[in-house]
Amino acid sequence: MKKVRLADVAEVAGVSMKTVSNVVHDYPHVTPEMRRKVQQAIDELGYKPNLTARRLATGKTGMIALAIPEIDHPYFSELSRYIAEEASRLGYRVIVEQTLSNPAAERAVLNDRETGLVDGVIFHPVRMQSMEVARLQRDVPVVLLGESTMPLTADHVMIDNVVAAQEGVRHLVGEGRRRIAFLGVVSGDTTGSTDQRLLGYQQGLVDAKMPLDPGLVLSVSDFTPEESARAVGDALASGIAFDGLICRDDRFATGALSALRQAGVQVPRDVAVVGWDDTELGRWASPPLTSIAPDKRELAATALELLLERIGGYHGVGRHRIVSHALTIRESAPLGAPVLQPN
Amino acid sequence: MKKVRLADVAEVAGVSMKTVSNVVHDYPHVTPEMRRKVQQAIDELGYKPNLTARRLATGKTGMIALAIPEIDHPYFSELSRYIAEEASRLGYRVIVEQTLSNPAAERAVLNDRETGLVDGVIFHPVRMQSMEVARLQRDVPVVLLGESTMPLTADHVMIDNVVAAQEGVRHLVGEGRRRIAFLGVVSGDTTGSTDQRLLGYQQGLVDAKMPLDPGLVLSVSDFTPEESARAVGDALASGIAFDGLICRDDRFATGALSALRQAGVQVPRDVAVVGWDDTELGRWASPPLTSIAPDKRELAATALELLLERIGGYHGVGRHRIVSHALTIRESAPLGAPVLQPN
DNA sequence: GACCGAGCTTACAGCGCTGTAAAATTAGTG
DNA sequence: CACTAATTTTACAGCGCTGTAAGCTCGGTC
Repeated sequence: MKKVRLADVAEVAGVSMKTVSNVVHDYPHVTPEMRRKVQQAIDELGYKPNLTARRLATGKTGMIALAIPEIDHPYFSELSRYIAEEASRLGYRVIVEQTLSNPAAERAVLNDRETGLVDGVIFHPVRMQSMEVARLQRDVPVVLLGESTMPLTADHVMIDNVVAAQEGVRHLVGEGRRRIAFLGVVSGDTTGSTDQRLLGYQQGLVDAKMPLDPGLVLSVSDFTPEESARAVGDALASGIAFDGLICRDDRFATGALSALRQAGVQVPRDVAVVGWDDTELGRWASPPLTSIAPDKRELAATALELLLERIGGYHGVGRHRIVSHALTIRESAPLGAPVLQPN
Repeated sequence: MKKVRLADVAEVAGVSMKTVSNVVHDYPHVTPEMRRKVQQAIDELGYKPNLTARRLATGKTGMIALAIPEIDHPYFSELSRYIAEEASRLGYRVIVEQTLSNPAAERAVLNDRETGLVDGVIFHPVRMQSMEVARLQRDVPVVLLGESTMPLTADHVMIDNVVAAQEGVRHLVGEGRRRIAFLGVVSGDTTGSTDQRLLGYQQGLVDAKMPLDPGLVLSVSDFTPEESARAVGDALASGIAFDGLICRDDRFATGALSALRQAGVQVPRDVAVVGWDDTELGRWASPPLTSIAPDKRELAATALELLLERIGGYHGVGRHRIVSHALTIRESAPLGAPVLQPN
């Protein structure tokens, strides 16, 4: 089966290549008869346009890259899904780029465009610093995700982490919790996500006129549930007492649940747990996690909207968009749960 | 910042385009002096090759498509990760194509190649029938994943589901379970995965000289944990008794755990549960799931190996490769657990 | 010192499509 | 029916790169 080219169709239909091209693209100024003749030749030969050639001619690839640390992290895989769906609706296809939090891989992301692979990039950086993004980004259309401090040259979409964390604390306080811990400070984490969430946590305590106890801020040595479980286990073993726990993300919360269970601590009776990201992992944890839920659909739609504007030629200063979030209440920190020591 | 072309570099370096191209590609027969001169021009101008043009000239895209039903299903997101990593090692990039189990989307997958988008396709079909794959596939290099009955024209990678299910049953029997149920028949599921797993389950019971009770085969109305939970809840409510449960996948198992907990049934004491796919979701379920673990790394590596052979020109008959699996033992069906009624 | 072959380098024709501008056709007008 | 305006169709030059085949160098050989 030989490759069928536009020229072949043109020859069979007895018209010029450009007319065939016009038919393929549903260009309006084509007489019905022409259209019929050409369409017949297309069907007969089974013509499929060669996208690579089209791209070379137009300079548009119809693709965008989504660069995330790990595709199998529940938050990112769910986000990928929404971005892929939205992109597809807008006529774009998505290349998923796994950076594995590797600085070199992150830098490479911004090269994809220069190299003609994609029209734009949606990028959730983990290691890359603001300055570096600014330096490398130049004229590549980029929309950044996540909470790093971002350069003014790129667009940026995020939720209000500080407010969200405050809401989480307020919920726990409202349920009578008095010693609320924060889980998830990771050394070497340069993203700022954790910082903002921690900040909101502290602000929430201040709002509730509760003391800040540095001992209630728990560190984890790596971004895995295993390490999270270890951190919580260690804290319990060393006698740190808390009745509420806000976690940096659902994976950490999952590890925490495991450690609490191991230690015979009941959730939510003894400790109420709030996760972050509202992923399937948390939805089916035991007990199911109350979680701060970024509106992932809105996040995806907003990111694509901004990116397409940039691809379309917008060159203005970077825009910052806050998308909405909610607190999804489940059993790990329910409403109206009995508390051991209400006061 | 204007686009820098090969020709620009050639001009600055005072050599031909082809020589620049040779330097870019590390072609061996280039004198050191030439190479230096050209490299300097490349650095000076910041030249980046245009991949689209390269593709048009060579006919190779350096991309493969991975077509899966849902990117945020834990099994598929984990598999995607390994495929992306392995592909990257081999110099390929991956386009993840979400079919959402949509027949039209599945058919479109096989067009990607014809359209010059990718060099080959790794495809996990859900709706598409064997015959249809054979008809559409023609000369597109395709490697199929999953357990559908597959045409002889395409390569195929899977684990031995029948044997794996038998092993799951044997494990439960060895732990003293006597009424073992199977969860996960979904009406309209044409993939054959479930069939094979069910077959292995039945074979396992026969091996153990245990009766086959059709009432112990539980149907689920959709591929979600929610529906799985409902199915198990209904079964319990209608008085179906079982002390062991093999689930079609970890998501179903997760839903089952939830329903069992809801009903006050203890796992593993009252019912031992075995999942399938060994995903993070099951790893952090409560209790953590014993699960049949396909070797996803090997699966990814094998699929890519076969695909690259086809891309490289192999046109032989379809090959079937079985990759290894194991039974990962965790608390939901541990070794040496106390059983209510040992006999 | 003319000749040979191996090693380098070059010119140029595509790869398949689209944008542009010009050519051909049709419709409209007095 | 000639003439202009509007519409449809065409020819062709790129898009940026690579493969091919031919051309050039240069050290070695008799």
